[in-house]
Amino acid sequence: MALLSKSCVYGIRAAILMAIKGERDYLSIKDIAEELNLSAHFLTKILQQLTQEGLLLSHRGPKGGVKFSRPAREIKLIEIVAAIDGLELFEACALGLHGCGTATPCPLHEKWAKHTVLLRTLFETEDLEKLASNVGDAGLRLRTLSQLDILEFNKNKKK
Amino acid sequence: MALLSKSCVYGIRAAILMAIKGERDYLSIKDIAEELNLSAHFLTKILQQLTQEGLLLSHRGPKGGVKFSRPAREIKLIEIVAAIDGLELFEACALGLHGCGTATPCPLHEKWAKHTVLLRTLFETEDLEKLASNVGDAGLRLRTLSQLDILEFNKNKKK
DNA sequence: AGTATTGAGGACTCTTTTATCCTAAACTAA
DNA sequence: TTAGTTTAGGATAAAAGAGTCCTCAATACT
Repeated sequence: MALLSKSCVYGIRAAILMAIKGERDYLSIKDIAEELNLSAHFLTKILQQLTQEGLLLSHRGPKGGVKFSRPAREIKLIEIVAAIDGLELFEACALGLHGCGTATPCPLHEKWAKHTVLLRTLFETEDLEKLASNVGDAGLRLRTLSQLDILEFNKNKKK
Repeated sequence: MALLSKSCVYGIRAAILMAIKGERDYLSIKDIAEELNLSAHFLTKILQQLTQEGLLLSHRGPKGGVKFSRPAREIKLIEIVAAIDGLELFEACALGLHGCGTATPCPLHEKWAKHTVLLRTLFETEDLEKLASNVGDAGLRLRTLSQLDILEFNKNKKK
């Protein structure tokens, strides 16, 4: 199992790319999808969720697209996760037990509760501006690798 | 998204119950499933994975069932997770980026890498005997709640 | 006004996960 | 040896997640 759903990961990557591209103009979802090597249709669906949650503003027609409703500096990673995957990851019992809590804890409750605080803090601390600048500093790719890219990557790895 | 798949959670619950019940005799999967309020067929499939990984010994026929291949004290939570969900959770990039690593990190890489160490340590530290004794101490339920139980639970909550 | 562009949103398909059911094989006990 | 019990394992079904496609509404530009 991955920590986050694919939709959520795509949403995060798109948001980071948007933060890199600048916050002034509307960016077309099609362009974002192309840069990330994702299906534009699928990404549209995902970003719609962010728009509905009020994280993004959208605009139709030529010169349309999406942009942040607030400065990227103020948008925390957890907001994107909450909008797409929900907060279950940070709030639910690790063993999926209904009603697990301080009063009736599951055998893992205490340790896991401490851990979710850390996890949550991580996601509450990281904002899109910071993540975007990381990408610049490290010269990094957000792009989803195609099968061809993966072959290429593994070839270079061997050398 | 949950941290662990349902199969994995069921496997863990079953293992904890087995540790509570004692390690001497084979326990029938049907009995375990009944106590946990799970489908016996489904649980059988899951425990088969643990058997194939060598964590459990199984025995067919009357007086048959499953039991640990080693003392519960020596079986760590991470072994069950590894057998069912795999180690992706502890090893993969949080943004699902292929090839993310020290050399070419994703914007979250460093923070997330530190975090997975903690997460992994938690799962490597907890063993089934310890978890089982927690259940005894706290008077806890591992049982999956039925819809009826959930109604009951919420009713008591309101009071 | 007309046309091209872009997000919104519904319908649909494919895959994976979750769950059920059936038969076979191994085993116990009478 | 026969009957009953229990895991192994394949076939299948249901549900959720991932992804595609089509139409509509809003918009900009001519």
